[in-house]
Amino acid sequence: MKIKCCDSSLDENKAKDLLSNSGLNRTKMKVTILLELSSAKTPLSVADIYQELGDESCDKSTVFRTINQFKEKGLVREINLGEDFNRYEIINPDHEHSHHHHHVRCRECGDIKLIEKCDLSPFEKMISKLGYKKMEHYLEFTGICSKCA
Amino acid sequence: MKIKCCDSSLDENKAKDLLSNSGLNRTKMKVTILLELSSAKTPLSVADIYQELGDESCDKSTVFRTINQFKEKGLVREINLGEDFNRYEIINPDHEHSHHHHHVRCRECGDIKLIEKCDLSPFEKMISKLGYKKMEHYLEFTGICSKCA
DNA sequence: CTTTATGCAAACGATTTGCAATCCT
DNA sequence: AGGATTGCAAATCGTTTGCATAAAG
Repeated sequence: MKIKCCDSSLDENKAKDLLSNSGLNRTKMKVTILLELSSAKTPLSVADIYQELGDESCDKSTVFRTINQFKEKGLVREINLGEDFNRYEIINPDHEHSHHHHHVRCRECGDIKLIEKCDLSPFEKMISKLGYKKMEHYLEFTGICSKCA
Repeated sequence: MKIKCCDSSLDENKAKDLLSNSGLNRTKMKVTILLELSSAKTPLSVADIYQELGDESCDKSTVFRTINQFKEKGLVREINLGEDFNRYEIINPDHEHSHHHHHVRCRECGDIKLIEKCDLSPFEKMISKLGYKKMEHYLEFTGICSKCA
């Protein structure tokens, strides 16, 4: 059977495995935060994560520390959508599509949508000719969505 | 592919005209800051601007307020290169090339280079189909430059 | 038991704001 | 004169850090 390609949800056991495989401790907070990230439909800010923890709450600094560890281990990607804070998105190795994509954010209502397609290889080839290695790119769109237009 | 070191320099009179045409007062600080931006080879942070003011110095909050007015009037473009602060770049109507371009930033030494070529129309067409209007995009590259490799 | 994680409070850096004094038109 | 601008200090906001205690391996 097929797995929906945009659903990168984890269950608790998979989350714990991911943590162990990344060399992180399987603490309650790390599992909780990882699950929250995995079920999010759009990239989350630390504030988003923090305020949706409910009864599994913790200090905001713990969210920051946890997210930073996830980032170092490559479990999440940090992105900036022109807001004055960062957002984080899970990188789930089980799902090709979660590896690289972009976003469109409505400048009016703030709604965020994902864009899967991305081919910037011509750009990267050009830049490689200048001697750059380990290229990465960052591409985001904004516009006014149909509801707000 | 071209790396461009664009010369969008203004002189004092042109700067004053630009301000007037934008409906801003021609104060000493506005002229000074606009000139500094116009002669910069890379996008500047507020801290960059502030510390290079020399004898024309002012309070940092004035730099922020001025930059924000420039931004509202479309005289500068705000960009984020993955640092924890924003940078600003003059948009000089006299120079085609200053209207739209991108950057490569070395993740090791922080050096920034400009890239002129940009054709993301296929992306924007795709997104327009989703009903978005007034599309804008934001594209930046990072890598390890030849000196640091 | 030794290391890592967490809570709490304080520290920080970038950016914003209130207010009184000063500049621009 | 009257609104816009600036300096200064204080306030915000996102993020980081030091330290003492609790949890993980």
